[in-house]
Amino acid sequence: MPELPEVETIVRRLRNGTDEHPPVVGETIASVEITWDRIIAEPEPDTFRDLVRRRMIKDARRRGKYLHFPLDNGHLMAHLRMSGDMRMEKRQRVEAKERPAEKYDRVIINFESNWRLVFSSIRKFGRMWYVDDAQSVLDHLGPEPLSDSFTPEKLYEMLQGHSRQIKPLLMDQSFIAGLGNVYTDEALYKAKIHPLRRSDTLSREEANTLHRSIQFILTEGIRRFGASIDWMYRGGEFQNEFRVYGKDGVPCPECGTTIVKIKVGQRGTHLCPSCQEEPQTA
DNA sequence: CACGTCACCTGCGTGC
DNA sequence: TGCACGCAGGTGACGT
Repeated sequence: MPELPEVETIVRRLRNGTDEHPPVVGETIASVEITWDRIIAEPEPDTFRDLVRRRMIKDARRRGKYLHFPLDNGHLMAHLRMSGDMRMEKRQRVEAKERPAEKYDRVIINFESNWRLVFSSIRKFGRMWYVDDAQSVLDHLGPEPLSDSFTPEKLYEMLQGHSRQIKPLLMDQSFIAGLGNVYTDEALYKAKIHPLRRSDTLSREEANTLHRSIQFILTEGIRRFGASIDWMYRGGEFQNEFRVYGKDGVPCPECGTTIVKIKVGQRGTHLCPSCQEEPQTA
């Protein structure tokens, strides 16, 4: 579910705190409850529990779609995958016992304060790590699309380095870190590039436009606090700005042609067949 | 290297 | 109403 803007929104709230809860930064871990072992990617769940106990959270950062919590010793890392979320909430006691876990809470990190950090994941795809070296988890990621070093020229060179369908390439986290199915469809639509175009057929001009579109879409997503789709409401409003995602059957806002949905690399893909010209060799 | 398929999971909308 | 089916903001392993 969450892509870069949603993860960024979650991380900012955890780092800075909100009206509802304090920052996670500065909290010291008292205990950990794990209700689905496979969420813990590394190390073994029992070891994980032992190693993070009494550690203090020094910061909350994002890299691609990963959440990264440097501790006073080691690093806590998390990936929300399709249906994950992370929230701070008060430890509420029911009589002498902690309140029972919500249905989808998979990892509960109790702090020494009366707050706790909860990792929920409906589909159980989410993952957490405790590692000495954060880079060991983040190593495979490509550049941050909103960083200064990600320039239009660099994107052009990167595109030239592959001969792949542009959409799956943009979603490949080792190519660029953070784009998922929604923001990729929106960025390609904005750039008027068909998702099946070969990456090395894009002109410098098209690469420039794509670069601008990617940064615009992600920035707007963050500004709107991400998107809330289906029953996974998380407070964001960017879904109201969608131009093609989930819009199959409705007119293109640019030209009025009906938006269609096709399959690209096993993923539902939305596009305007007039604005985004289909390549001959697709 | 590029791409298709399957696996991992639960829940929701659709059509019969 | 019940139920099978396809689909869902992601990733990784494996086969061709």
